[in-house]
Amino acid sequence: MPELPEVETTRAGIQPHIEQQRIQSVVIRQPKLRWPIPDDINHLQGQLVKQVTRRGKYLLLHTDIGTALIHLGMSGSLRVLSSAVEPSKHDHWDMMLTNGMCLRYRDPRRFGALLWTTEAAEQHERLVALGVEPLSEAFDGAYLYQQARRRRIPVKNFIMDSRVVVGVGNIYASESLFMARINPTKPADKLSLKRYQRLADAIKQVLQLAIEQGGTTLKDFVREDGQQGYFQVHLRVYGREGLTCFDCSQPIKKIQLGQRSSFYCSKCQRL
DNA sequence: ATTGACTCCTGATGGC
DNA sequence: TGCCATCAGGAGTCAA
Repeated sequence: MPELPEVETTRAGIQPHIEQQRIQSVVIRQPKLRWPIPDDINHLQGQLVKQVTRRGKYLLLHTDIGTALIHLGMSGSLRVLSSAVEPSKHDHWDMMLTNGMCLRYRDPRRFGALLWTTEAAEQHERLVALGVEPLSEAFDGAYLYQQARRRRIPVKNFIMDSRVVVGVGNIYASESLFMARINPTKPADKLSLKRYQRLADAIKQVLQLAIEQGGTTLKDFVREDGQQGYFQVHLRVYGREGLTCFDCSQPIKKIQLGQRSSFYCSKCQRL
């Protein structure tokens, strides 16, 4: 589920419940995630969470002595709820707070992660090589164009490369390319600066809109049933194989690019 | 240096 | 109803 908008929505959702709260204990029921949860995660015990931030699709819980890194993978989600609520099957860990609440992590596929670092978080090996934030000023057409030199991979794969730009997942890659009218198969180094300016703008717009939508449906995290699916209303190509393009009525095509499904309109996205 | 295939894991869905 | 194949929002790792 999580691409950048959902991770950001999750961050904004848990922040008011977690910041300035003290962690009483960390309860781990299933340590086997993307990487094993390290033993030193227990350093969190007794710590005050100073700040909840995001870098790419990682959530960071900052304390005085170190930072917890949380990744949601493909199927992870976080929720704040009363510690009295019984965990269910895929609830792999809890951070119990001293106020009786807990931050609970659920992840059926276990592609997510929980890590601990005492370095400056940005220097952690999982974060240090990450590309720019798509909603930052550093991300623009000129940046994309420069990064695309000598990259022959399809432009869709290129914008999904987290060393280039973080947070553009499979859904929003297709959606952004549709908005920019760019064919997803086009080799990255074959696009003009002008096209990259349009693409960078589209990525910003699509992500920003999705964050705003997420903000309305995932507002209240102090509930067991925080529902998702906020973005679906706005999808113009993703998951719409064979359905008609909203702009030109041509059927939407589905192809494989880098082992991922990609959707586009062959008439609107000529290149 | 760059790429493409493979990998981890469970659940939902659809065909028979 | 069951059984099997296919696919899913991520991204690290490896071989070529």
